[in-house]
Amino acid sequence: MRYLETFRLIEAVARAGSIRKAAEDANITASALNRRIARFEEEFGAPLFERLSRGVRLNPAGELVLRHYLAQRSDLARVKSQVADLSGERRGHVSIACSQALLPYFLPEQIALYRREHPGVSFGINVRDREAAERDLENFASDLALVFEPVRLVDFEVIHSVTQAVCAVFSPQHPLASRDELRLRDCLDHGHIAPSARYGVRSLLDIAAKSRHRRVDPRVETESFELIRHYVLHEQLVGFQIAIGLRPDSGICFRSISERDLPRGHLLLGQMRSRALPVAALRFASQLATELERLSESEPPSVR
Amino acid sequence: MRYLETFRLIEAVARAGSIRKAAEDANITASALNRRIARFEEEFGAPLFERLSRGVRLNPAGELVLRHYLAQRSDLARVKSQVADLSGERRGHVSIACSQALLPYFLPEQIALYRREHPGVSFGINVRDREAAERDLENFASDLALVFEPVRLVDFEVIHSVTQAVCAVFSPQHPLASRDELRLRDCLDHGHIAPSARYGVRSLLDIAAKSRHRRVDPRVETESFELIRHYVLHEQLVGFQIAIGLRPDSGICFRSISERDLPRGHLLLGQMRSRALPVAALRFASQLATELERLSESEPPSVR
DNA sequence: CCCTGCGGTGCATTTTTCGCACCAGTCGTA
DNA sequence: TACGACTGGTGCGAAAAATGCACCGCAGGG
Repeated sequence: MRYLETFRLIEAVARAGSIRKAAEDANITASALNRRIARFEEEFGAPLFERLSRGVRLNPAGELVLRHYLAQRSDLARVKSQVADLSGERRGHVSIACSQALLPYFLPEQIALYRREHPGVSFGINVRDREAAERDLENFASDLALVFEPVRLVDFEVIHSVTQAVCAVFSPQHPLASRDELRLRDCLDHGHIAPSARYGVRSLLDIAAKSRHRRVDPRVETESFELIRHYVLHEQLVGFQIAIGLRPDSGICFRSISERDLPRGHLLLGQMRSRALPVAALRFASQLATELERLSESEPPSVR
Repeated sequence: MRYLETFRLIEAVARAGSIRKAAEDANITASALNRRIARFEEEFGAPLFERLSRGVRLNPAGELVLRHYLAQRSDLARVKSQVADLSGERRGHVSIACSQALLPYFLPEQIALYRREHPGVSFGINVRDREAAERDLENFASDLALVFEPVRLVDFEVIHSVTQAVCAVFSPQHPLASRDELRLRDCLDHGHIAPSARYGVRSLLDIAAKSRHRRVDPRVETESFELIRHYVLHEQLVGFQIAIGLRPDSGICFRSISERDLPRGHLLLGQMRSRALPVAALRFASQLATELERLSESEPPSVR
């Protein structure tokens, strides 16, 4: 939409931190861009940028305007998607910010399932830690977020919520593989590999350990749950991950940690608060909610 | 904002039902307007208007686009108001769709009270029956609605709710003026003047009467509650109105109808669902909520 | 000190938009 | 039936807006 060009350029300038850089990226001259912004500021009635000696930066008014633009853009996308829908095309795009645990099984299956019914709908999957996922929603960079134990929850509107047990993962040769019920102390007594503090799994572990005057003290710490799953096959360490990212077939052994020690965490499906989603995102969200519910019902009985 | 010009013109065309008429209103030639719309439709990817032999009319896609524009415009107003607010100007505008009963006392007092604190804030008061008030919210024509017994309540987000008794009004010479408790049958047995069916007061009366196998059968029927209040001084009829629009000083006599016969109705303060209000509207709404609450607490005890 | 990179400005040029004149179609009516 | 009064759509030259180029003043760093 051509009429949003000025906003696009303002966003580019805000990102680049400099009019000249943004102009170069946009293949126009700096003077043109400069004028455009000056005109907009005049019409709007207030400057959007602070002029610094080495560039420009959005002022609070500019932040508000940029935010307004992002909301506009996403709402326009929703309108287009609805129009396409009512002309029978059933096209659209869904972007999801999700935690790593959803990558191996759940999301691929769900997306494939959805696309079998609606081949015109394309998907974008953004892997994010829980804070970045929330930021993605706020910036309208993702339509949906599927996050384990999100932190702030301002502007995060919960669409559906299920609980997930934290599991210990290890190789079949690990001493714990023969154990029946797994207590937290069993895991902490063995050498372990853990995700870094940004992740919900680690945060739950830290809290539970602290209340028992223990510490999570990993031999290996990483951001990648995929690495955790593979590493335990090479060294006898205990890894941690939530149940939805684990299946019995993959050659590794896992068992949920007793809920007496470690409460189940929350896997939340959410969107930007009070935003109207495109039809495709809405339908996919409702499929996800159904499937999450089904999945949590089929689990072994536990505190929900 | 110049970049919204095309949307403004689309709205004008939709209202006028004809490109030429809209062009004349907008002081441009029809050809220019025609091209503008054609360009927009091409860029948007779908036509917005049905071409009829005597003009044009929005198609469903056009309806969606127009609605998007209204939402965008109101959000821009909110942004501007916030920017003005953070630069310390404390300006703004609040538009209210309200029932007639709020006109004589409540709203004037509330607006004056608010404007004493914020002289920069201007007001627009749109008198609407309950259906039109809801339509006003949906079209972003009013920020707030203060309505007695609204009907549909889709897209109507309730900010605050108080109950109101329906009162009978009559001249001090009327036989009922000496009565202590007023039953519905007393009113219906006398000649009465009533608002038309669009209004909440009438609808409550009709329902209560019907369940007692009686009928509201007014000698005079009107849309104007002001006329009702004045008419009862000229002929011995019983009028009806909710309590908030009545004060003891005005030379007419009123008494609430026994709640055994007529349940209290709901006076609702609301806004368009999941819309971000400008700061001024938000503050004024919160003042209204407080005052409505105070007012309903100071009333004689009754079912709430 | 000069050199580089920044935002801002005057002016000619290009792109976009607009106004005028006109066409084709439809509908009501004389 | 024919004609006038509408409608939306189009070709083309004029007006307006946006842009590119060359340049200015300024601040910071080697």
